[in-house]
Formats: sequence, structure tokens, C-alpha cells
Amino acid sequence: MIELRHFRYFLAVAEQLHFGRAAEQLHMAQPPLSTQIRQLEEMLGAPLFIRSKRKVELTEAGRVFREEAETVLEAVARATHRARQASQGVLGRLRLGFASSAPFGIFPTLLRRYRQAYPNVVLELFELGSAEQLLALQERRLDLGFVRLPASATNIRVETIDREAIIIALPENHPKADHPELHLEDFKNDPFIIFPRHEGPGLYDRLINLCGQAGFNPRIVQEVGQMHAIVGLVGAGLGVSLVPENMQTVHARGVRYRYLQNQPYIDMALAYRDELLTPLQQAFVSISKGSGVQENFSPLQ
Amino acid sequence: MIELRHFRYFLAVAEQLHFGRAAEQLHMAQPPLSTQIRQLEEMLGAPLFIRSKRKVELTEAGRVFREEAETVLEAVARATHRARQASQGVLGRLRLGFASSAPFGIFPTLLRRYRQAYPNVVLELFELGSAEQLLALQERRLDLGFVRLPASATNIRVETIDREAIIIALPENHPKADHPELHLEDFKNDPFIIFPRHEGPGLYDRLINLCGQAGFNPRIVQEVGQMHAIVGLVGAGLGVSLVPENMQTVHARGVRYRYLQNQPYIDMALAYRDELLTPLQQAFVSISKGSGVQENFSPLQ
DNA sequence: CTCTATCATACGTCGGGAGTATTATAACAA
DNA sequence: TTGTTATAATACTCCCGACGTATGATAGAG
Repeated sequence: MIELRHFRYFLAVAEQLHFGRAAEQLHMAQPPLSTQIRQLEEMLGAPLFIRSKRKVELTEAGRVFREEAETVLEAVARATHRARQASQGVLGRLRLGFASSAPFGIFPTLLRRYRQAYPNVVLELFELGSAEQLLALQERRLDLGFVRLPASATNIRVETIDREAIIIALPENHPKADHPELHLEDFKNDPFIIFPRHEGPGLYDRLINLCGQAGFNPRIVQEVGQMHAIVGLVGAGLGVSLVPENMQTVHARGVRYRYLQNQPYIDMALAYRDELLTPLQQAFVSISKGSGVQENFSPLQ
Repeated sequence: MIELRHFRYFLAVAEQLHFGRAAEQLHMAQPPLSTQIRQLEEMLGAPLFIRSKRKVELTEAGRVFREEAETVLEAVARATHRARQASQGVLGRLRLGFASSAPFGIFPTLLRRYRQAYPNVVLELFELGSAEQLLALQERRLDLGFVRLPASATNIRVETIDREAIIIALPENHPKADHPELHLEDFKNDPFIIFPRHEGPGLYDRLINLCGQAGFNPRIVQEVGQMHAIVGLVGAGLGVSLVPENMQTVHARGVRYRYLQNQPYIDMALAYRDELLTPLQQAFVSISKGSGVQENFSPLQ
């Protein structure tokens, strides 16, 4: 059976055109080298060298084989290199799930940062509800998930990586627009605009819950899918809306964003199987936790 | 040291995800397979499989390595295949020398035929005088040469492959143009057009020699490099010229081609080192000699 | 013709790859 | 839980073959 040894030996001889020197270069004696080359020729069924007792030269088959042999050894080197890289988490594929509200938070920042650090990792992104993500993680169809809390499942670890304040978006001519201190219950009679529950049950339930804690059931007058559309409708005066604070970056005409007293918030968490992390996961997790991400968090409490 | 064995074993396990079945497929026992895979992982410095006693799965590094391993084995297969091909003369490089008058004879036909039969051989063509070709053959800078006879050198075999009649090209209003039988001496007083000697000393000397045998020294009025140009000048009435019969295919205005009595001729020969032929040479030589080439020869005597 | 360079051959040694037997452990059934 | 089965790892032995040493064969140089 042909082995890499044969390729290595052949290349040395082809380079030196001298069995003795080639053997020296290979740190071995000359006879076994001759034997191996002969063996190689036999296996190929083709002579590679013309040995004329006094000098060695390549046959045409030898010249052809030389080129191919080089590509073989290069392929081997690349294989080992890339396997090592992959084991260090700088090469491979990472399947990420994310809740539909993630793109407005820290998620895109993390993605950018990760891509910069590990440009050779192919990221596969899946927009999934939190429950779906947990299931996919359990079934190993996903490597990491960005879920809204609360969320939990067996064998799944959930780690908060971001806490966003929930703020209220209201028309700028709203009577409370300039009121110094705002409480959620101040809006119990206002019409609310919100996205359909199935588009982000985590955030949706949290918002409804907050209203419940404030002692009222929000009067929902519109359900709109796009977050951008929601603030547009707020600007048009159709109602108020609770949004993550990152939505402030969306400057819509006629919209005021105001923080609320007692700071309601919503958590974003990273979820993954509760076992030894792969290097790829490990790298993403540490990027998510380290290197100044925390500093970008909104003020807690 | 990593060997092809490791790649073969790895791929079997990666395919089966089962050491027992993989071992079976490889016609070996399971324990040494485990050993070899472990060895491979150690050499790579990267785990390739996650073995959980009950099932085996690829790590990310394993997935990456799998792709690379396949290309390695493909490269090996290609290397052996191409080396075999080369040893059979269907792959490689052939350096051909040819006399400058060769392109008007059988040479292009042979080239076409050879290329058709061996499309993967790269032909390198060198226009060289016969003497230069013989030297280049001795120094192995050439594999085969197309030379004009007579030509000889030590260690060089010369084999006639084509005999072309030498015919006379004369202006169609020449007094002898329609004469039934023509002899070379009939033109001893005509002005002759010929190419410069350095462009084809073999043919040149042969032509001068023929005139000498016919009892005269040709009066050369023009030396023109291109064969096409020569027949053009003949058509313009500037003189007559001796040309290989294949020049008849060049139909120039006002030119008549006539065979001569006692058929002077010029030989084209294939030259090569007088030693064991490489498969590439062998193939070209047998194409040159066989398969109906002889039938295209001009009538001898 | 002798000397030298160089590749091939002969042969013994030994490492390591492969086999057999067994163990360890996880999944599953009762 | 316990027993059974499936599966990979471990322990150990064996033996092939790759390697080294010594030598031979031969061609080219002087």
C-alpha cells in the first residue's frame, strides 16, 4: 500500500537526483531509501528514475509524479493545519439561533466583533422563538441561542448577557411627554401598539406582564410586525408603545422616548447545552461576555 | 509521522461513525483502528471524534479534517493515475525539433495525428537546422528531431519517414511549361529563385547538388526566405525554382508545377538517441511509421 | 588498469502495527 | 435496581517490514 513515506522519499530523491544525499537529507541510510523507491515504482507500475550507476534522472512519469506528489504533501499539510485551526475555534461552522427582538440589542454588535476575530468561521443564523431554540439546542441542531428570559430546559445553560431597559415611546404632543417622572400606570388608559405575540413571545409576555404588575391590562389597538412600523405609528399619534431602549436609535418623526421610573427591563441570554463547550462555542461565549460588552449595558436597576 | 493509513482509517470511521464497522470495512480488528485514530489525533493535536462509549461523532475539527482528508486521498489517486499514464506515453512533454522545410511536408499531418491520439502530451516545437537538432538530441534538450538527410551523429539513430519528390515551379508562360518530358538540365540557363541557405541547409545543399549532377551551377537571382514568396516570384516571371512536391498545394497565380524525369527527391527523417526510447518517443515514432503514413508518400523512383 | 563514486543486494535487528482476549461503561430491558 | 448488550479502550503478544550495516557490482575518471 502506498504511504506518505513514499512520497516524501521520492521527492527527496527527485530533488537531489542522488540516493546518498537524499538519504542523508531524510536522516536515514541509503539502502532502505533505494528499497522504498523501488517499492513505490513497483506499486505504481511505472519507473520513476533512470539509474545509470553513475547518475540518476527522472523519467517522464517521474516528472509528472513529482508535481502530483508535491500537491499531495501540500494537501496533507493543509489538512493538519486546518484541523488544528478548527480545534482552536478559528475555523468551522457555528449555528446561532436568535429571538426576533435580538437584532435591536447587543446581538449585531457581538456578531460583528466575532466575525472580526474569527473570519473563517461560517455563521449560520436562524430566527427562532426562545422555546424553539432550546429544543434545537437539545437536539444539537443549534450551537448557541440568543433567548429572552425567562427560559429554561434540561441540559441547557442560560446565561444573561444583556439587560435592556424597557422604555416608553409616545407621541411628542402626548400630555405626559414632558412630565418629569413617568410611571407605567400613567398610561393605563392609553391605546397601546405592539407586535404580534408569535413574533416574539418572550418580549411580548414580558411587556404584558409589566402592565399587569402596574395594575392594568393594556388596551391594544394595533398589532404591527415591524418594530420600525410601531414607532412610526406612535409618531402618527395612534398610541404609545413599550420598546427596548435600543430602539431609541430609530429616530422617527414625532416620537419621544422616555425612561420610566423603577426601570422595567428585559434580559437577553445566551443559551447552550450544559456540557463541554466546543472551541467554537467557547470562543463565541467569551466574546459575548468579555472585551467590554458589559460596558455597553444599559444602567441596571 | 502521519501516514496515508491514518487518512484511510479516519475516513472509514468518519463515514461509519462506528469503530467496529469501520474496522470491518478496512478488513482489520477494532483495537488497532482505535489506536491509530488516537495516534492521529495526538499528532494533529486536535480531537477528531467525540466517543461517548455508546456513539461516535465528529468534532468540528473532525468535520474540517474529513473534507481535507478526502482531497488528500484524491490527490494520491490522481498522482498514481497520472504517473501510470505518463509511463504509457499518454501524458507528458515531448520536445520536437524540425527543419524549416518540414512544415510543408508530412510533419503537420503527423503532428495532427499524434495530438489526436495523445491529447495530454504537451508538444514543445523547436525550429532548428539538422545539425543543431542532432546536437540537441545528444545533449537531451530534444526528444525527437525531423531532419533532412544526409545527417548522422554518434548515438543518434536516423530513420527515413518520408521521401518527397523535388519538382520544378515555373512561370506558366515559360517555353518549357507544356513540354511533355522535363529534365533538370533543361533549365541550366534559367534564373533560379531559392531561399537563403541558413534557413534550411539540408534542402539547399540537396538542390545545388542536384543541379551539379545535372551538369550546371544554377544562376541564383533571388534569395527569398518564405516559400510562399518564392512561388509568388516564380508566378511573376522572375525565374524558376525547385521545391518539394508538397508545395503544389500552394496555388499561386501564373505558376506551373512540373515533375522532372528521373525524379529527384529529398528525404525527411526522424532522429533520436540510439537508446531505449521513452514511451512518449515510442508512441510518436510508431505513429510516424505506422497507420497509413507510408501510403501518403510520393511515388518513389 | 586502478581508484572512486554510487546504486543494488544480502541479511540481521527491532519498532510498531495488527491480532486476541479482556475490561469498562453506557444504554436499555425486565 | 439488576442483568444484558453494545461498543470503545486496554493489555499483551506476535510478526511483518522498514531500517541499518556490510558488501557487491559497475561505470566513469585519471
